Amino acid sequence: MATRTRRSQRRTEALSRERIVEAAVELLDATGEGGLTFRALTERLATGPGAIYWHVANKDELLDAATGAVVTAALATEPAEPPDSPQDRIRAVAFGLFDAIEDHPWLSTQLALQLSRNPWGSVTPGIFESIGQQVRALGVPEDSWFTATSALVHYILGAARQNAANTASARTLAPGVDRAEFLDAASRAWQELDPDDYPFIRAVAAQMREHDDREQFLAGIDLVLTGITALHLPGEQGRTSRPAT
Amino acid sequence: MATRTRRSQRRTEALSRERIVEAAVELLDATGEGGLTFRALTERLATGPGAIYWHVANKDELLDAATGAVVTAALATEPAEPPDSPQDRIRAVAFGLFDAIEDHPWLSTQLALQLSRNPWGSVTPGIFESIGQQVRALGVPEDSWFTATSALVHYILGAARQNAANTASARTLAPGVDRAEFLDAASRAWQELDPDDYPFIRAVAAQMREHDDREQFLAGIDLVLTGITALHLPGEQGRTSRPAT
DNA sequence: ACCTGAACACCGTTCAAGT
DNA sequence: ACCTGAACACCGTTCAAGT
Repeated sequence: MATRTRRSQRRTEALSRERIVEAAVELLDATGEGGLTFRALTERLATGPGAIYWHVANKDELLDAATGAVVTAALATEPAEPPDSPQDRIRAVAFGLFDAIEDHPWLSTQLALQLSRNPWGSVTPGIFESIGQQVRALGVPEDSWFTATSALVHYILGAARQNAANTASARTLAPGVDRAEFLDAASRAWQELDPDDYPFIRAVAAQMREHDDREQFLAGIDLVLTGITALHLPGEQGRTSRPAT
Repeated sequence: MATRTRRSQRRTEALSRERIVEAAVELLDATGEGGLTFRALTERLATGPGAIYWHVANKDELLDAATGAVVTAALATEPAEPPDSPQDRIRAVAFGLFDAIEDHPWLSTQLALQLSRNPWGSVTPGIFESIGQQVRALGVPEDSWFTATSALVHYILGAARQNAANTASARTLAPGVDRAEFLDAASRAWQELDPDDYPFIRAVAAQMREHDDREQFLAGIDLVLTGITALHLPGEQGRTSRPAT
């Protein structure tokens, strides 16, 4: 937590849209969704609200810009071991987003809001583009590009959101409690659901307790990749498989 | 728009949690996310805020209850032609949610928020349960239930949200503009993106203009179903196929 | 062109008081 | 037990005024 304490001292750098967005991200990371207010932002930047409105139209635009900055950084990060197939490149993009959403829990909500509010703004196309290019590289026929890319993107964002929510719930429940303890408690809670109404959830609860979340996430991606391969590339069934872990 | 105008006249029925949730849904449908305020709600119910707080803890709980009511109704609706395979039952549940989200655009945002805020509340388990039961009925091995169900649920909610966002954007852009005109305009906008940064989106833009959204949605579900079948039911490749439309 | 900061309209929530 | 409605703290946004 080595945040530079520039609290109420005079600002030295001139204000800029970049500085404002940077401060918004820091504030969101430190205090969550509810912590980003123009009051908190003006204090952190040592200005008045009018100064912020000179650079940014309103709060929604600021949130979109913060979301865009973090997603762009996540998509630009090079993976540790360079992927050498479209499948591996898709997995790399997916884990980049997965990690970004875990590091910035507010991101999953904002991505969902932006997909609803302004689906073809700037952030979502970036994600569709980087996945879609690999779908194309797989050799999927053109009239299936949209379906295949949508299936991948929606799975990635949905599963990453659910994972972040689990991590966040663990933290909120009790600061000392870690992820494993939380999943344990949650798993017990599901097993106490009415067996007549929730037979499936009860049955699946046991698995949840001991699952590895990154492995689970990867299994889902491979499931969708298998669907794409089987449906659109009938000759290459075996290509999706990875060495067993 | 034949809403009963009970505006400021004296309330006859006693207040109840049910009446409040019903009014909240009506208000959300009529005026959108921003339209649901305690002020508007008290006027519609001819009471004071304290009366509402007697039945409901706070606004988040009210939104969760409204979301739950609509989702429960959607899941309980019987499909027109009774499905006779797990695949068809999954498609029926998916279209129930698709239609509910299209009828209540605020629903997609609320589902996303609830998945982030309180992932194992009451609404999400209901959706997981109804999909999961059919995944089990497919014969998927138990250790893949969670992966397969997650992939389906995340695709369904993500694609339905995107569809609702397209419809909503069309309405917001201009009341007279319909979906087709909006997609046309959006498609043109994508084709003007920088070809170096967005080659895929540009290429896919043309398809978007003439796609049928329900067919597109179905294609994605079948893609995931194919993945489930190919990965977990190696003996039954052919079972997923439907008669060509 | 860029910034200041008081002021405005509106929001969720509380609570003493009523029935 | 259930409801009333004034009051509170806080929010996003505006705007006349300064430099």
